[in-house]
Amino acid sequence: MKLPDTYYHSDDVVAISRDLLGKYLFTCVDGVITGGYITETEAYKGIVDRASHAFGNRKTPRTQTMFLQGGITYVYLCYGIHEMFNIVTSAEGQPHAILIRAIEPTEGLETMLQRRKMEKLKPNITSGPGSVAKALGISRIINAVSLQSDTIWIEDQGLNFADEAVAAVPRVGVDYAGDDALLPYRFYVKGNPYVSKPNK
DNA sequence: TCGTCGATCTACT
DNA sequence: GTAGATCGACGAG
Repeated sequence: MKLPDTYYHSDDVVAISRDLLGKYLFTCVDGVITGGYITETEAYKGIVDRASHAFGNRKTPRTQTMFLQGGITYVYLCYGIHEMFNIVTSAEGQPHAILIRAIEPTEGLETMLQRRKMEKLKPNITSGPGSVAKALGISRIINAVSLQSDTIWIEDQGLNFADEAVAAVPRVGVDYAGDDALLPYRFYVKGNPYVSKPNK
């Protein structure tokens, strides 16, 4: 059921980002399985993408994970508060990554509510990259971890979305990236309530 | 070494 | 609508 390691070895991050919509993402943290299917992603295309941390072949302790071979996680801290969960793709030395911005929760609802300190289920429990990571219990401990592991993995359960049901639009929060901010590297399922805000 | 700003979210006004 | 939280990377000095 898990997507094979080779799935992540393709060099076409944008295609994988689109394909990941409808795939199921699960984590097993503190002995509890939580997860759901992916409703929103963003592609970050390696060293030629101004919006990527790895732009210009920039290697730091934080970004080195992205330079490893595809099929692992890249988790980093943003604004000093939020953990962001990414999937590294392509071959070693090609720092391509996919940010998971939203999922529709299906497993471990109770645990996710607790982690988010919420009483009732609302769409914003897992809409937005910071929220997804928190609900799934993802932290920087889960960095550079294989997606073949039993801590975090992705499954194909046969759910697919037609092209008409998918929107491809510019990415969020990357105005600083100049022309690259205009690239349609953000994909989401149209009309799904579990999609982050700048959706309209 | 310091100051600025970021792939954000929440809680107020 | 907008301030605040607050870490890592970067560029200026």
